[in-house]
Amino acid sequence: MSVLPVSRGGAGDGTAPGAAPAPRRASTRRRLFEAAVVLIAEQGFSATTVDEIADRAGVAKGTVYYNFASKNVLYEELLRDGMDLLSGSLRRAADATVAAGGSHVGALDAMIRAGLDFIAGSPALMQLYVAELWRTNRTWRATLTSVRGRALTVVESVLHDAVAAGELSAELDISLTASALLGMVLVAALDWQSFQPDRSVEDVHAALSRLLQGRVAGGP
Amino acid sequence: MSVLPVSRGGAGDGTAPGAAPAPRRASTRRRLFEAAVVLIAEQGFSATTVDEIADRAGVAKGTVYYNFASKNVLYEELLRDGMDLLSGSLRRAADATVAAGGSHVGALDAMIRAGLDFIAGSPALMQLYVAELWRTNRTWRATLTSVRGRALTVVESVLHDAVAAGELSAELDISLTASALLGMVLVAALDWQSFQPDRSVEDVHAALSRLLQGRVAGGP
DNA sequence: ACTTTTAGACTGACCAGTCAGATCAAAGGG
DNA sequence: CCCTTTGATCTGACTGGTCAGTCTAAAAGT
Repeated sequence: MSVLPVSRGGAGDGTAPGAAPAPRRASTRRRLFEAAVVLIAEQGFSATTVDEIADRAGVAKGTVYYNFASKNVLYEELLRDGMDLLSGSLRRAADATVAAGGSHVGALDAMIRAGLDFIAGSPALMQLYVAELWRTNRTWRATLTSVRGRALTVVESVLHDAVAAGELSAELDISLTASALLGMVLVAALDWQSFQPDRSVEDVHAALSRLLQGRVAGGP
Repeated sequence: MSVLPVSRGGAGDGTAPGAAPAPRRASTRRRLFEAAVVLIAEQGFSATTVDEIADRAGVAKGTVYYNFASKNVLYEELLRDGMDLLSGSLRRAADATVAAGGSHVGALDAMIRAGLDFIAGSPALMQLYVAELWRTNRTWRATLTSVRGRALTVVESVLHDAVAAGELSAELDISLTASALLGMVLVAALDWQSFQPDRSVEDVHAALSRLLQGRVAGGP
């Protein structure tokens, strides 16, 4: 029996440094993530039992603890994993737009679309993110702050470039604006999924885009 | 001993139909609300125990159950109470602006300010609202849908008036825009409180106002 | 006189985390 | 080829603790 079956330090997805690409563990972990994200989004972290997660993933309870040090750790790694996907998706959307010769404002618009698509694809992840983000709770503060920072940085960098290119006013408060934009997309997307699922992505995108481009209260 | 010590039907704040304006109960209920909102915002609903709530309110556990049928009911009434305050505050801000001869877009701006002030005054309530709003969970679905609807209606009515007055384009998707605006304010305010508490309300208001008035990507 | 609060013991259910043993898959050995 | 070994992976009954909700008799408030 090994001393510590799971990742000991910080960043660990299961694959050991120089060893083989990890056998079934990866698959088991993935199934546990998938089960946990849905259940926790539905019921909340505390209300979701480890037994439920194990059941839904089709494994025994012990397996959960073989793969993750605790329920808390499972949640943290889940969060990190998922939010990294979102940040990556936003970044790619922005880069692609700029690479294709689009404006920086166009890149912002592309990020809105990418955000909507992402949330439409896996609303549960975003639900569990916003549900915990502003807790004064110490437990996951570090993890949450870190994933929030990574997503915000992407938006901020695009805003920064846009200002540098003269597309946006230099008076813009980049940090606050990035947070507001992210919030706008987040809430609109979750509201859309929960309360108006009949609307198309295009509708939602158009409404947000209009807001971004100042065609609500300012523009022509 | 009475059959059911607490409100039997739907809307009950403690004052019986024709009786006296309720003795100490009102005060006890208020203290329980105040204790619960802070604890639940910090830790989440499931992680907060009834004993903790009673302790913090300086009341015996039995008193909680004398005043509320269950932990769930306490939470629901808390939510309804608090969100009604927010809706009222938004409505008043809008009405005051229009009454003072301001534009409808000005009313929107005033609502943004009112929302920020409200959240700054009691961030806990809003934390617990967003933490539960998008849960697929059946338990409080009805309550949450209802309080969300009441707040959104206020924003939608102002948007509607603005369109009617020709201040905003008739192509505006009122429902989606209202949801996006509310989300923008909500997230910006919570982010401000949690991650940039050093910023002033004016800064945050200015950033959001700029977004609303199209001076981010569209304006002059 | 009637309502409201107290203090806290108690219960029955539920749950995170543990552990000793079962099972698997891969790499030899014959 | 089939058999054995080895370590990694998985299993599920079990433990110790926690918590919502109940109940009491008496005290306090109005």
